[in-house]
Amino acid sequence: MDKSIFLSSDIDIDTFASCLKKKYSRNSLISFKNDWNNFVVFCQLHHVMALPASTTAIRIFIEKQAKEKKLASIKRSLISISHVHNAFELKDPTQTAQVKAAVGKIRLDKRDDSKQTEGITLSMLAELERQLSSSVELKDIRDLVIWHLMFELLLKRGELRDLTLDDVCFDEFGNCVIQLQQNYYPLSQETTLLLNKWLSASHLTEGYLFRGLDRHQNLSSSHLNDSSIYRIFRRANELLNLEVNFSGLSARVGATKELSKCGYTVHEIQELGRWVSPAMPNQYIGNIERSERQKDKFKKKPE
DNA sequence: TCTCTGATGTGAATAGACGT
DNA sequence: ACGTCTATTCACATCAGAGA
Repeated sequence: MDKSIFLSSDIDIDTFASCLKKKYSRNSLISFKNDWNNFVVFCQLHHVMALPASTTAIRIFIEKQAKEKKLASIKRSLISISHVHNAFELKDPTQTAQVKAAVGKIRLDKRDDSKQTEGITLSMLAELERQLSSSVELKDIRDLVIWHLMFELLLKRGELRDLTLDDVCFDEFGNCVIQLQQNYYPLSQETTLLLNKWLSASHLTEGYLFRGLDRHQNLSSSHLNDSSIYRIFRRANELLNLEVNFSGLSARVGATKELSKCGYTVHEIQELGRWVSPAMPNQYIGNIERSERQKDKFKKKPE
């Protein structure tokens, strides 16, 4: 592949992907491409070469970005630039002392620029139920199950989106069990009731469990859009009249905290929430010390 | 058929997850 | 802690049905 096409600031995703050494998910590719395009535009503006790029060009680029963007974005920019250089067997200009020093400085300046999701609590769930439980609007019925289900199963947004009717099983006594990654999670009576209400009101018989709804209560045939799930949580915010902002992870974060209050150990919560390491649940619980120690296990010992 | 409106979809920025 | 990859957030564009 000719590297000159990488000097255009408008390279498309497929071309970009075909040059990289490894397979990446679509979201990653979109980001890589976008980062690279930004860098090329910067280089054109300053009349310097983008590929291979000089260490100094990169240093100035990230220092400029740091004025507007967050640390996470800058880190990813560097990774994207590095990938393109690797693709053409060029020396990676991001792995130099000069760039590392610049990143270190930005890291210090921006130490606390990331914020953590607000958790939804049991009492908030109860209040939402109080407000909506008698509603016959399809949207109200749907959202109420979603809040409860995500809280009870510590669902990530994507996990909720991908649930199908096949993942929902009832036994002869009407108890409900949800299948997630080969595991079965029983539902509480309360949530089972809400789920049944949704199933009968929506008349769904197959396919995705939750769907988009237009304002005339028409069900969409495809799954709930990621953004829609986010909005469902923002809706909870509005109904509860809270200052804080919920997001798609709020149920997961809130449930983690409630479980911990009820005496569940971090290990148990980790398993319930399908985390690979206990670091995240620790962080949500606010057990900073233990969370740090978990991460410290891999920290290099000082000489 | 047009317009209104409230939803969904898209894409860039940022946060989370996980390996080491 | 830090590097890397992926998922989530959020502003904006776009869509589509109901009523005029």
